[in-house]
Amino acid sequence: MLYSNMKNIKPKLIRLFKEGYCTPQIARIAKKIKEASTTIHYNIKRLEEEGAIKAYKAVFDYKKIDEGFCVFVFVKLTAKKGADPDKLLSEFARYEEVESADILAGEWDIILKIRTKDQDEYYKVLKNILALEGVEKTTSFISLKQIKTEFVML
Amino acid sequence: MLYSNMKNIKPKLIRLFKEGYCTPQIARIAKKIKEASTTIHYNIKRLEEEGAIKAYKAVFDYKKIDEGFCVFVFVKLTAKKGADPDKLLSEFARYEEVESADILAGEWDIILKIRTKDQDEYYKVLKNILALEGVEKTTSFISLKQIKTEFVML
DNA sequence: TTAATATTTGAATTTTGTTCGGATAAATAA
DNA sequence: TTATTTATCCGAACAAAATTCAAATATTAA
Repeated sequence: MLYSNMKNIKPKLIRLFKEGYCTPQIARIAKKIKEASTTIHYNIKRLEEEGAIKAYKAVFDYKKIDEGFCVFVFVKLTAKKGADPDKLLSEFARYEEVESADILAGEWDIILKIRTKDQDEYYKVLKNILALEGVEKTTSFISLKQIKTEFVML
Repeated sequence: MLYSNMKNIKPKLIRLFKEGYCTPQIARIAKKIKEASTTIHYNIKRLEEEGAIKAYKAVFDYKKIDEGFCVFVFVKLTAKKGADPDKLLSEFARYEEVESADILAGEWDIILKIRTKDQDEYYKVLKNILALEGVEKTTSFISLKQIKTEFVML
């Protein structure tokens, strides 16, 4: 028999946690570094006001959320007048599969870190990128094993 | 006159937030996706028990915490019997400046993403890496501009 | 169909975050 | 130096959120 998934909350949580919807554990930090929790609170607020903290988020075991395939992609842009690397990079960064996007110095213009379920899904994403106006060529480096991501050991 | 910083809590917070010491905002998520907060709680606990979530952490504006210099480093290992790439990668990952560490398929064996205050600091880290037994050569790609990191837009 | 398991939910409890005011320390100006 | 302003620290009171619990409902397995 076919059932409608009860609420199917898991994927919604994953989406939210990728970019935020977390918050500091003031009490735990206060205990850890042996200061008053109000002092910790004050210092965190200051960091946030300075803009030093962009988000509080979750780090996943990506294999367990169907994003186990990870690739570093270099992109070379076509050299022509009026081309805007920043604008193109914003296009790349918009994809939810793109974990990071940087402009580089040197022979390659851009590096992207992309996470997908598998090679097939990766190819679809890459195809979209290659199709964009301004992309001359790309080269991909497939990650065989990840032992640290986002400063977190796996 | 010279004063001792009162408590100097900021760097301690940054160190803790890089790897954890955060937690989900259950009430906010519940409101966002219009479910009972206890339902959200239940689903998050399940994700954690599955091991799908490795940590809750902060994402920084790295320029503002003196880690504005970012480099992708490829490492090639010396091909010899008994060499263990995994062991060497663990050595690399141990550095706090290393944001991510992966084993690659292809011409390069390892890619590291490294964050430091500036080029001088970066050179010190790289020197340590090059000094390790088993490293044949490296090549670095300097990030000129970061627009997305850890799935967070900057 | 029945039994076992997983998920959802509200009420009660516990824990945590936040505000506020005053104290202390540091930086700045006189 | 000394006076003044600003930044940081921290306890008490309060507000908000997380967690536990028990029961209802949905799903899966037998």
